[in-house]
Amino acid sequence: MELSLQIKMNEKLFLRNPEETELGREIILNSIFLIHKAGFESFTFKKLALKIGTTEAGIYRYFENKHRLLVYIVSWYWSWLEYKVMVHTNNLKSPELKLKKIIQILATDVKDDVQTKHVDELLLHEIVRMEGAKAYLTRHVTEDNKQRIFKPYKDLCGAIAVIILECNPKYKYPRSLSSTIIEVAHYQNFFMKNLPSLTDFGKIKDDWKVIGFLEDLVFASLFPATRK
Amino acid sequence: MELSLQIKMNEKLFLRNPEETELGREIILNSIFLIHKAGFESFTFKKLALKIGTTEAGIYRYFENKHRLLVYIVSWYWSWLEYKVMVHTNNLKSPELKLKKIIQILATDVKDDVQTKHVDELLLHEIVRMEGAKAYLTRHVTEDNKQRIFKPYKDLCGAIAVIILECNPKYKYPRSLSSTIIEVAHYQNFFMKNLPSLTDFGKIKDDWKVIGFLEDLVFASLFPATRK
DNA sequence: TTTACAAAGATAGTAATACTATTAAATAAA
DNA sequence: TTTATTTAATAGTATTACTATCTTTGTAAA
Repeated sequence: MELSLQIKMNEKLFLRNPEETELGREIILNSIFLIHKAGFESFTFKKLALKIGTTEAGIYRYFENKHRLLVYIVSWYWSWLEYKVMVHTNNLKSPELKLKKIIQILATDVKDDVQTKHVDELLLHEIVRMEGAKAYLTRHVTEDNKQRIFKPYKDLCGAIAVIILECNPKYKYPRSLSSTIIEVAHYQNFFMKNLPSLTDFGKIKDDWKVIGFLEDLVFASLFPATRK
Repeated sequence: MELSLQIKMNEKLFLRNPEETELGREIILNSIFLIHKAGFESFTFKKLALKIGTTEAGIYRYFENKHRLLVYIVSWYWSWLEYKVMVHTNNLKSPELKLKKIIQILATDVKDDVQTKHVDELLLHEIVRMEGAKAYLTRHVTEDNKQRIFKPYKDLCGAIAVIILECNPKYKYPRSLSSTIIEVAHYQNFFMKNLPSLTDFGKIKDDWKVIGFLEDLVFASLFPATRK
């Protein structure tokens, strides 16, 4: 039996569903490639069009603008990651083990185990680390949010919060801790690689250092010393 | 006696020192105003020039491009904040109290106590919360970093790390915890106001909620329960 | 007092970006 | 077959992010 993961995306994110046509799938595949290669700022629809042999207008038929395309691929990533987290944790008994596994998934590079056809998850993971915050760091967050385009991120955050509460039902900040784990995993890794003096991991560049820090942080908070 | 805070900025950040001329000071003042009002993406040198009655070329004599100007004002903020942290903590005895004070300073809105002439620190604080990460989330971080333009951020991070070690000399991640405090303070506040379901603070929008979360997180990590 | 020289202002120009509009070709429904 | 409708191709525009050049003005050393 052949399984293939199909992620249903929010329809507000696109003008035409890119998963349904060859050109659409090329747009996703190559935008990931180009953004990964040169960064979101230097990414343009013109360059993308050139790369896949279509025109700018061709791409505008699928996406309103390049920010929406970024939100699309970032959201896709969060959905994919939630699925991946589910797959890797539901055979684990204790919530502590689940949480450790989640931290590990968030903080290490992707080994391409949950396969999809037209998306390179490894590149996408690196894109999200560097460009992910730009999806919501805009003046139009509020309107974007009303269109529910950040739902995948929130869903992942909610799913982790549930496990946090299983670890300690009395813990007061499950959602904030959850979003903190996600964000810290990404930017400590970014700092480690690019601004190492903001971390304690020097030039070692070992994902497991970030994992160590995060586990320390999270489990100390969930199982605190009995001081007032 | 009149005191005025003069912050020496890295000379790589500008072509001509904006603090030294009237036009330069107008550039800083009004770029803060405009970026605060409409966001960094929609900010252009043309709009800025129009606002202060000069031309684009006039501004290009001071800053190479708008990203450098962003880094300039963000760096200025970090330097200012390090000074402010110093002022507010050196009368405190215990490092725990110092750390609490620092968290408070980072997570609350600025009350304009450490005065400067041509910078509105309140606006600047809000800019850094939303746009600060864009200073380093670029493809040219590495080259930028070689020019030491992120030094103020690192210095602040270093200063907090020292206090963290005073709290617990055995703590293994002083720098990562330090950068985490800074980042979490900003984006939990951003989430609280813009994407509240990523936090536990609902629509309450109370800075003290973020402070509570951060204190819990930090002190649990620094004084953990004795489990291995 | 002249010279000089740096800062600011004015004007123009360019390549690239982020789009929009129009028209033509292909395909599907009636 | 005719007629819609979708899809593609071409062209065009306003704005952005610059660069270049030339003139004026204040200021300060010779």
